[in-house]
Amino acid sequence: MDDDPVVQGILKAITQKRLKPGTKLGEDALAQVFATTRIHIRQVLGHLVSRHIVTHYPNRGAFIYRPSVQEARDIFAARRILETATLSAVIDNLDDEVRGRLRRHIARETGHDRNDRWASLALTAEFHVLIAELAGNGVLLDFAKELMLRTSLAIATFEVPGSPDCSPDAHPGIADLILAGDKAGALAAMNKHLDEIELRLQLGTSAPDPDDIVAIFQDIGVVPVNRSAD
Amino acid sequence: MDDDPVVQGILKAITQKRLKPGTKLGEDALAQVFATTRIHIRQVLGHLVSRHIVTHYPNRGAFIYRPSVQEARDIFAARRILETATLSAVIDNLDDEVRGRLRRHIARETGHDRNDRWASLALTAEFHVLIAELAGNGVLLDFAKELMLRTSLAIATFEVPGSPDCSPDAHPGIADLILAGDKAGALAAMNKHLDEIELRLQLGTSAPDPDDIVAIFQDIGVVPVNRSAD
DNA sequence: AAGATTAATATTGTAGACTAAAAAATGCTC
DNA sequence: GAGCATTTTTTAGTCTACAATATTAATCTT
Repeated sequence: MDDDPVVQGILKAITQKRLKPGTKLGEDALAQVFATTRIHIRQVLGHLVSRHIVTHYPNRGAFIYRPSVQEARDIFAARRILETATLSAVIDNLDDEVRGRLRRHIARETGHDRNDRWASLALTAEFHVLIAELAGNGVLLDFAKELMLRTSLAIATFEVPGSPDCSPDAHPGIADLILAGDKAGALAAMNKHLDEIELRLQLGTSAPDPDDIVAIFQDIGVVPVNRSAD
Repeated sequence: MDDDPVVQGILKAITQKRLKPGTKLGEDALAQVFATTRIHIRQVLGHLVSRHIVTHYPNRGAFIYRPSVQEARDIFAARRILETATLSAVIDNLDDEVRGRLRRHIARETGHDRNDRWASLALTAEFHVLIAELAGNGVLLDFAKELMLRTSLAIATFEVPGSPDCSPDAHPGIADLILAGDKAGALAAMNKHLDEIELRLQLGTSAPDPDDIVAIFQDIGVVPVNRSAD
């Protein structure tokens, strides 16, 4: 199910922030887009619901999940725990293959076209998944993948509009510390990196309600006008 | 979906080891047992597949998942990481409500009928879930629940037959250390507890293949005989 | 003209029937 | 009687049609 092209397409669109939280995933629409049947789409949506990527409202349909403020905080807390653990394991198990894969990823990340925002988003997420992969624990890898997706949803929900994306310079620094075997330094750098990402979000305020467009526009200074004054 | 009675029934049966890994979950059979439709059962099975509790073989059906040796080890490694973290958080956030819930659980666990093996199994699993619950992180709680279920599958797959279940005395000891605010002691006790559980399993050998009954019987000393010698 | 009520439309949910595939059972051959 | 092929039966997968619900549009009332 995870290698299903429809699932992969939706997940990729989420990590690249093409699909935003609250977006409706109509069954017929998806079936047409991916040239498949409604039954298939239904199975895919069920799978994504089970993975906390999509919410389902009975008789209304499936929507990209919108985390609450509390949940966003929980996701970052969980990431700190898991990523320090996996990072620690990676440094303990450093060998040539691990080093190679890490260096190759960093090369891709630094060498790619910075203007391609979508490729950037995918690559930065891949770095964190790679750490979990190199730790060699399949269970933790699954958790890490889920957390990365839910992080994407949290960021898309709470990021201040126009703020820059995840700083692209943090990953090479962390990778260097890993390759140097500096566990304490790498862990500190990773925690700082996660702090930076979380601090960019507006987690102090309550989650904006997607349906309440009045509140959204009020937030950016637009006030409803009396049209009779035109 | 998680509060669906069919899902709960199957999960409960797994934690109580009534449903063993490899058991076939026929659609029609389940529909009859739970007095529901095949469509409903199909959704439930899809959900359980997404949660790594059930495997699905195309055109053959759904079966209770049977973890590999490696996966069993990964599950325990993941539990050590997650449970030390949640336990740590619980001790940091000790208040009267937390203390009360912990004491109440221990009272239930020590006071129940020891002869009711099924209730025992459910209660010991509940202890670990309770720790995650008291940590106050919903994401980690979900992970913990999944890990407990997968642990049940690992134990059911690899436990040496006839070995005693999870020692019932460990939980009160850990609870006492938590209530005393002794973080280092509690963490050590929890790790020791997890070690004991894992060591009870036969993870040194390869996963027994359910279909290969010859190997199973060879393991317990039965050798195929030449019937012509009768 | 604004609001409420009702009708129309679209979308999701479900049931039944049908197709396809695998397991079991039977019968056949040696 | 053992091994193999074939048929039968069972079980999963899919398609079509219909029912239920929500959303949108239209109409009516105040």
